[in-house]
Amino acid sequence: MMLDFEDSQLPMRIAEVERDTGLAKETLRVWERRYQFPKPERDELGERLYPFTQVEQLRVIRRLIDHGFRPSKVLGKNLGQLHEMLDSISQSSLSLEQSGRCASLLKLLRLHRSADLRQTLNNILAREGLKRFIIETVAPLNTAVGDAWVRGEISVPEEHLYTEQVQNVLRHAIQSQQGVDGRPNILLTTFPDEAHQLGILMVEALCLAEGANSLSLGTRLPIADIAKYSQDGSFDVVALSFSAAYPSQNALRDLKQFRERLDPNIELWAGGQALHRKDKRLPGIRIVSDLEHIQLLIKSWRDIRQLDSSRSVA
Amino acid sequence: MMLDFEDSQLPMRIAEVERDTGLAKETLRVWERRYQFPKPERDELGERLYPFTQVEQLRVIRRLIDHGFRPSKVLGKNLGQLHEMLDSISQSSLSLEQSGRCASLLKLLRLHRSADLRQTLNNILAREGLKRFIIETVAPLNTAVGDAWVRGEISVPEEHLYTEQVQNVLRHAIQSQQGVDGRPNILLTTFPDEAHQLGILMVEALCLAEGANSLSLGTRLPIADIAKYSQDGSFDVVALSFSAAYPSQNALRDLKQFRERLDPNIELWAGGQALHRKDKRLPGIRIVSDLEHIQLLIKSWRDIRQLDSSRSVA
DNA sequence: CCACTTGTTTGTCCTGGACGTTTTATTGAT
DNA sequence: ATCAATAAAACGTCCAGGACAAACAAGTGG
Repeated sequence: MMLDFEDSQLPMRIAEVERDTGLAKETLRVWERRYQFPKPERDELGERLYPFTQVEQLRVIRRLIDHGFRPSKVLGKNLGQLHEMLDSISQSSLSLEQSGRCASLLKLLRLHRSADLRQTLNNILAREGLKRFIIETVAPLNTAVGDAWVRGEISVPEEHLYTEQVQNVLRHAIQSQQGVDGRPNILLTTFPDEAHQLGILMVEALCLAEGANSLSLGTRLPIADIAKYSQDGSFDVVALSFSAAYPSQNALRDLKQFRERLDPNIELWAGGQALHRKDKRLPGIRIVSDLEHIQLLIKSWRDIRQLDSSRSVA
Repeated sequence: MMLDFEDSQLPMRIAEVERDTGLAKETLRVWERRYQFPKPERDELGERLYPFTQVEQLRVIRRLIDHGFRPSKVLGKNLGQLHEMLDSISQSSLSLEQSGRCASLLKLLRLHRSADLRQTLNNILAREGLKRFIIETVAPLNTAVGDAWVRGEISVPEEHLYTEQVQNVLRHAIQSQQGVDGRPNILLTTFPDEAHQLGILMVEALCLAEGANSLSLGTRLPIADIAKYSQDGSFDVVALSFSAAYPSQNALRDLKQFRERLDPNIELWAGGQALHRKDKRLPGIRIVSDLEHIQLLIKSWRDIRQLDSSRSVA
């Protein structure tokens, strides 16, 4: 029986690499010029063709840079060294139960057992309630899936399947919680360069679980529009999410700039991986260090206004 | 009292225009070279700054090109002429009731009455059922919102609000329908260049309503992965969605190419605005002309296999 | 130990050219 | 006149190589 080469991954054009890795074409070219990596082959026209292994390596590099490494520190290294660096950033402080649960859910993902995956997620949600479900299961799973993906342990469709299923579960919960209309009124969204959905979805659900009225406008909202919409809609809080892919320096800069544009009566909350451990005291901006922090923020907002909602959880 | 200039829309850099209009930076530059439009100002460094009016015009141009106009036909025209052309493509064959309903929902959107919007959508869904809700309300609303956006009648946050709310409603419905596991097993996704979510979401819900087992992998899935995943997961059908932004010529070419990669035992269905009126007979590919067509396809699939599911609707 | 200055790193933008592919126009045969 | 084949135009994407500001790191002096 002949070996089947169909699945041997074909070399990619620069536009495909951009889509796959999120690295701009300009960046890919300038890295090649400066660091001699990536070093794609050329087709008969002199156009770049990136071998699959280089694209894989670029994915790892992208992730390391997202976590704070500088290009000059990662663009010389080989794949082995890069994986060592990857290990150094995965600070999993999970309980034994949590990591076991993550592993079994990841296994369902790898086996394409979508129905079981959905069922399991729903069971956990029903057993533990929305809040614990999000904080103790969804959040760790997100990073576990991200890690597994960059290590090549799960494929793109598997990662997509995960995102879809979690979205279904969370949006189902959000839709069920509607009818809550306690304060504060929270507007949820992201800046134009931030595309990650799951973050705001988790926060939206958490806020509703706390009896606060949260509304999501999805990702990638122009800054001027955020300011305008929040003012017109008499929101009490604007909450923004920043994934690890958002350079944390930029996040702080953009937040400060946005704070000046935003109605001073509206609070500004910001959270996400990019702001982890960056809890600088910024005037008028609350950095949400982790998801559990949210309920404290809501509580303190209510205490200050003496508007303790009767709907809030005991 | 001084006039407030804060809201006068500031000129945009080329990267922002790319994000806003979906036109690649290279394309914007080459249009300027060839057609003298857009003609951005320059900052002190000679970098392009696109005035807001030109970006607005680019949005209209983008939409016209998506609907089949050629660049040379639209890049000379002024805004008035472009709007005339826009009118010529909006072929709204809606019933009086439908257009009235669209109008009132759009009004809720413009007034930022998110709670009422959600409530109204839920009421319609409860009254008419999932199938009619999607076909007679969501689908027309999608195009109405798109039209209103390009005309400047609704803003970006309003359009995002719409998308979020519809997603919540549809995913809630999808999650509720789970437990169905009739045939055919349908895998839903899009090609890598296609980012529109709502299309597959509507189809996913519709298929479930017909008692078929549909699973979405979201948008932008690499072609090789679609073929592999569908084979491994013993799917009967792969269904792909193509928005108006997908050049229809490309859609047909990519479909043909994909058909050869895909397991011959798996059917290939394709639909969406890009394929409207393009119902060429392609071997091994079923073009889904509109949403109502789906139930017929499912029925005919079952007839052929004599697998009429007991769960199918009367 | 902190504020400030200097040098290096890094991403984005620029120009102008080129080529393959798709679309349109033209030609010729039935 | 209809249709197929061919030539011409239109169009998007890629390339090279240079430039500059902003972010960052390192060194300096209080």
